[in-house]
Amino acid sequence: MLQVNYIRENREEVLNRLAVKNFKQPGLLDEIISLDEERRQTQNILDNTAAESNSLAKQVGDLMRQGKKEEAEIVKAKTGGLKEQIKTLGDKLAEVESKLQTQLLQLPNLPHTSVPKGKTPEENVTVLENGEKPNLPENALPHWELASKYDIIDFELGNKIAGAGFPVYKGKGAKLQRALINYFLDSAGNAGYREIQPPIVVNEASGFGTGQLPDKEGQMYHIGIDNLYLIPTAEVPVTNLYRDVIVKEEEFPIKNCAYTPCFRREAGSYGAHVRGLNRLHQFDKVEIVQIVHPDNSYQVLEEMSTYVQSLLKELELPYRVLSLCGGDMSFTSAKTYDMEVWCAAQARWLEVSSVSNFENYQANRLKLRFKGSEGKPQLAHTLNGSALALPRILASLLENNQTEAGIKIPKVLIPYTGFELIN
RNA sequence: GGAGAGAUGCCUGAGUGGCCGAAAGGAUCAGUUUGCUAAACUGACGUACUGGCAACGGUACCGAGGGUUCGAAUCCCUCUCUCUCCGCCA
Repeated sequence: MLQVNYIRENREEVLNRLAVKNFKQPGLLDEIISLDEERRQTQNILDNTAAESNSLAKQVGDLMRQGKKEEAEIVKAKTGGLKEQIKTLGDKLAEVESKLQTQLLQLPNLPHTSVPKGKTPEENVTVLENGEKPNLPENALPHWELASKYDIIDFELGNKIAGAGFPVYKGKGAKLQRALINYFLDSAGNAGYREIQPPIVVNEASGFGTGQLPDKEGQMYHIGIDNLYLIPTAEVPVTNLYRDVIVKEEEFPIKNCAYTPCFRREAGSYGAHVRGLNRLHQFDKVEIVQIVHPDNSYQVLEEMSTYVQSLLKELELPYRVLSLCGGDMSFTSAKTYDMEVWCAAQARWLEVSSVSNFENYQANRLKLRFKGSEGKPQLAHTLNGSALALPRILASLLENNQTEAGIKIPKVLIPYTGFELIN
């Protein structure tokens, strides 16, 4: 959520930067500014009225104590009207505040000045490409066929017990998953991230804190009977650890990571591009989350990007890094890098990580602040990234590393899998 | 699922109608003392909104929302959450 004061004082700038996200509603912005004006006016009158009422109440108390009953009655009589005014003003203030809040929630985060303009994924800018795309023979198979050839992932069985998008990993497939999780967690630990095991359901307040609610309500699985949501990413519980918290400046940078399954309804996405592991309702992911001082959040964004790339290099996967254009970035992000790996048999790039700086947009919702040696608490900056999402990594490992003899496991994973080949 | 207890500041914990934004202790920070450490002493120490160039004010907040009252942390109602015991159970 953007801060009203900032909007009020930088209307033109806000408008221009929102335009990069293809958000063009000067009307909404002006409405917000005028609602804020109304809010402050109402607050002012209310405060003054309450001050008067408080002072009269004190007088009554004093007079009573002095035994001046009649005078007390006279003062009492004066308070009747004030009471009604206070109630009316209070109601009005609540109404204005709630309207203002609703409108503010409709404003996406401001993109950083370095974010490229554009509306569609085609306008994302490739920052760099790394690694050699393998030359596969003519008869190379896509991962879903490899999965059934070696009997390591069973989509039909998943259909049977849950539904489409809930695959069953078997044998070496299951072991490979576990190996990847452990490898990712160990690496994150070595990079200074503290490991967290959060709940994989969250309440409404948490969903709101990181911005999934009310925005993407339909994308999360909801457990109606207990009013809980299955998490779409570990970002939600791990970031909400710091909801309503004032941290000390010296604690920065706060680095947490977590492995969790992730659940996404993916309502409305069908078609050839969602075959196999490309898009699932349940998948595994290791997430890294940082809370940092506003002064160095962009430096940290680069560090996180470099870290994610180091994993891809170790896995020997060809990848590229995209700087997302305004139109392709999420509602809450100020700047996002996507990492995509090359899936050789499908001959397409698949997103395996998304690293974002939210600046203080999430922090404002979360009321996540820090206190320096002096001065008032101010909002922290939050960042997160996948490091990494498993299914598409698995897909590209299977496709890129297929040989006559079987699927070769990258060196770095062998200590974790205990085998070198899936055959 | 059944029964009971509770929710106060960073923490512990007092406070049953006005002098309570809130005692006391601890923690933290600054200072004094000290050869150093410890101890002792002194002071500071919530958040949000808002007025003001500032100094300094105003308002709100004692789980949340409503009510009673001139006046509510304190009384009443509703809700939420937490804890304990029993039952069930990984």
